[in-house]
Amino acid sequence: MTVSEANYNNTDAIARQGDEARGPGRRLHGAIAHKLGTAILSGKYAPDDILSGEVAFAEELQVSRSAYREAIQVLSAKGLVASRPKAGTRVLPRDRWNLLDPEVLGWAFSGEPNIEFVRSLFELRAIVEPAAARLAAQRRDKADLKAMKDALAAMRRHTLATEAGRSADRDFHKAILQATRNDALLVLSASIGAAVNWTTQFKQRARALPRNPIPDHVRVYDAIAAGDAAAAAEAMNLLVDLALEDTRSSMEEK
Amino acid sequence: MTVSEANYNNTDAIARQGDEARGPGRRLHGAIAHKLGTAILSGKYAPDDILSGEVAFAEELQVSRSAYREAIQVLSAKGLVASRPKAGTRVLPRDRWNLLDPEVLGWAFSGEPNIEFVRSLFELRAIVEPAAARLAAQRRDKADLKAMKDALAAMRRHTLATEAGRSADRDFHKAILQATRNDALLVLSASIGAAVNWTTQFKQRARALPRNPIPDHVRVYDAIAAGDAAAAAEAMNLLVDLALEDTRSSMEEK
DNA sequence: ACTCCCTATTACTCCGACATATTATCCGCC
DNA sequence: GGCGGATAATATGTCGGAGTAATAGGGAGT
Repeated sequence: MTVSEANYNNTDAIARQGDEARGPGRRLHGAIAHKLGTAILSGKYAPDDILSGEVAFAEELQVSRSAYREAIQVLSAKGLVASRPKAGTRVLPRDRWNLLDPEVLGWAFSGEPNIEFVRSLFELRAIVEPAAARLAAQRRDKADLKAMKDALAAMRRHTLATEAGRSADRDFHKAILQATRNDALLVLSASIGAAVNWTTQFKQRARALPRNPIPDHVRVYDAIAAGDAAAAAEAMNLLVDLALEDTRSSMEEK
Repeated sequence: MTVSEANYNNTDAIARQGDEARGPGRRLHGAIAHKLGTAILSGKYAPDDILSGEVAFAEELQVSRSAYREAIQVLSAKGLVASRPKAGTRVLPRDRWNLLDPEVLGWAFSGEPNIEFVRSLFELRAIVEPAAARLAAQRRDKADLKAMKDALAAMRRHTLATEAGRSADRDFHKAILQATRNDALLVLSASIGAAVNWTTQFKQRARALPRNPIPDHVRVYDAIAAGDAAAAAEAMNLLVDLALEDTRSSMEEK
């Protein structure tokens, strides 16, 4: 078998194993990173564990060392692992993980999400989003309000059972954060949005939508449109509380 | 010149250019990532710009394509760039950047930091840290209090002019976030800690320490130790406000 | 028991070739 | 003349192997 024939035959091995390993537009090293990332997040590799050497592991995965190394660089950039010559590649302690990275968050939710971690995320939402709504009420302009209104309309049209509906939900929250004129808050939107998306899917999985989420969102919108900072914060606080309640009950029932 | 002789001669080219490009423990691809990362954060490459091709750019930097590619994977993992076959590697829009990543934060502050962005970060601190202090006051145990006390003592000993002192400052804030028993908040500690560190250095650079930060910190500690949630939040709020004031004035004077 | 050095192991870097995906072009067709 | 699908060009993606540098961990020496 010549080199040319050997090339890329191995991609099949990765492509067919598991859920979303490899598709068009998804690179091989990305698939490896996904595979290892979920393995680490799920606890298959515990902190301080040492991964097998490059050559051995790459061979086991049936990919070249380049692809494997690039995947490790990705994990390293997200704080999941660190590698040094002679010492090997070891999984870092959990507090070094960049859990707010959208991709890492996705890996965390691709298995059975830790219920304690979900609680943490909602607690963070309960801190950040009401404050963001307060700022948004003070700083929003017409374009911001239009974006929120459009997102609300789309939510009504599609419901949270569809991907389009969940996307509209994210857009609504993102529009609020955008109205705060705060880059740091906006970045959290990507993370929180991803988390909301995962937990929303969880709610749907467990049982039919138990409660219409539209009124909560409308209350927030109205307060922001009216420029009432205190009411906006209060309304958003309620929204997050209700969402947490729904998620908690659906996870416990399961 | 044989292959062996050619290898690694090129590292000198990177090693000697600039401040913290390459040292022991710092890998080549890390240096490249640092270089490109700061270039992007400083605006040298604007969003939607397309970087020169791998071969050309790698040659320009005098590194191999592998090292360059691994650097790009890092940047890609942090949401700064994305590359597709034939289309090239392009800088992503700013709202895709993972600005809360500690490394990205460092790149943002390695040049002239955008004053608007600094304001955003302090606004985020003003939202998160008082809430964290409130939770910490409710959930802290003896070990948490000891960690805070030790950090305070170290701050007193070294002052913020030294790296040891700034490290103690970070430890203090980290201990508070740790006491919240919230993983998501804890992750922010790395980001916020980095931000605090950079801005503190800025304050020092501009002029001698204008104000003794210890009393502010002690107030926070006392409230947390007493389990007084409201007072803890209030004290932390004040601390962040004062820090912002110091930073703002020192940046404007400069 | 402690420090220093030395060696073996491991990641790091380089190289050159080939595969693949996407874009741009061009041609034929309507 | 405009439009759609084959086609070619090009940059990224993947591969395998060879050589280099850094460091952990043990061994020699004090």
